Amino acid sequence: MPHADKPYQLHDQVGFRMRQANQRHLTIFARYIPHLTPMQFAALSKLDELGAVSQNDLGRQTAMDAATMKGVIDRLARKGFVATEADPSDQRRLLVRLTEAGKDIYAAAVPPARAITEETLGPLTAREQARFLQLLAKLAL
Amino acid sequence: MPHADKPYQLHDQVGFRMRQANQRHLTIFARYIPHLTPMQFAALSKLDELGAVSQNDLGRQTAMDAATMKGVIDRLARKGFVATEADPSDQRRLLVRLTEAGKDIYAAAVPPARAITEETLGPLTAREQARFLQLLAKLAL
DNA sequence: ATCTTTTCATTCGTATGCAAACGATTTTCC
DNA sequence: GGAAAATCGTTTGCATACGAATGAAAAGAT
Repeated sequence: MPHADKPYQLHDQVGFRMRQANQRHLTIFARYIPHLTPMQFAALSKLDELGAVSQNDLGRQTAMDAATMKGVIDRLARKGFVATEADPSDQRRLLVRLTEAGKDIYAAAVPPARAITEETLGPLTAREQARFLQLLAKLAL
Repeated sequence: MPHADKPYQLHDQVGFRMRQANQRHLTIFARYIPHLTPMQFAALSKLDELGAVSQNDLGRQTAMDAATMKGVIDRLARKGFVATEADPSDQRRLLVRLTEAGKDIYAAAVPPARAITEETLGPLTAREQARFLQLLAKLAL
């Protein structure tokens, strides 16, 4: 006799639940930092940490596709938060760096960003939060 | 004396890790079910479960915005997997239901979908998998 | 030193994802 | 029953996402 086939319930699948958890996170993000998208913030954060990097490199650091990265950088440049220049040592590379305005915006966004993380994990106890982050790390790319 | 400010590390934030875990999941999904997107599959799954539902209702069931849902349904209709009709009892509503082709495609997609869930959670032990799903449920919308 | 392979940035096409505004309908409430 | 509020589907605009193709430049191999 075959095992009773468990019904396939969309709501119980990892993918669906991860999507919902992420949706909630994005809503919280938009409330704390309305003027930046999560991707724009991620780019600013890495640029602040690394200084001048090539566009593709920044994409790798922030887990963004090259095509996606270009769009993000274009929009950040339009807002005046980043500046680009050709890499003298490699004519293919486009170096990206923070402007002064970009540094200021990022510095001002870090405290709200901490609050976003805190509120996103709010439904969990401290122990659960730590465990969740550990499990996520195992499931990351 | 103020507490030593922990540096803000993008890679340690929930949002960033959730995004990466989700990226990996989407890659796995595309490998197992190349002809359907996760959203299209979710819509088919709910339609299979619920029968005929209004477009907005389906959006709620699958955690999709009304504008997003319309796009998904349009594409599924174009492929011949769903059919739409006006709701006789409410002229505003657009009833959506699976076609025969839609039912077949969905039925054929369920086994790979189970494999997707399994592979996505693969890096975790059975105990960790259960815990992860529980924690996700607490963080869902 | 040339030939091959990579890498880099860009572009195109398709698919989410959501806010906001819209007209058309229902529902609600007095 | 009629005005006000809510719901439904649609459209527009903006911002990811990513595969695939392209041209230019650099790296590697022989």
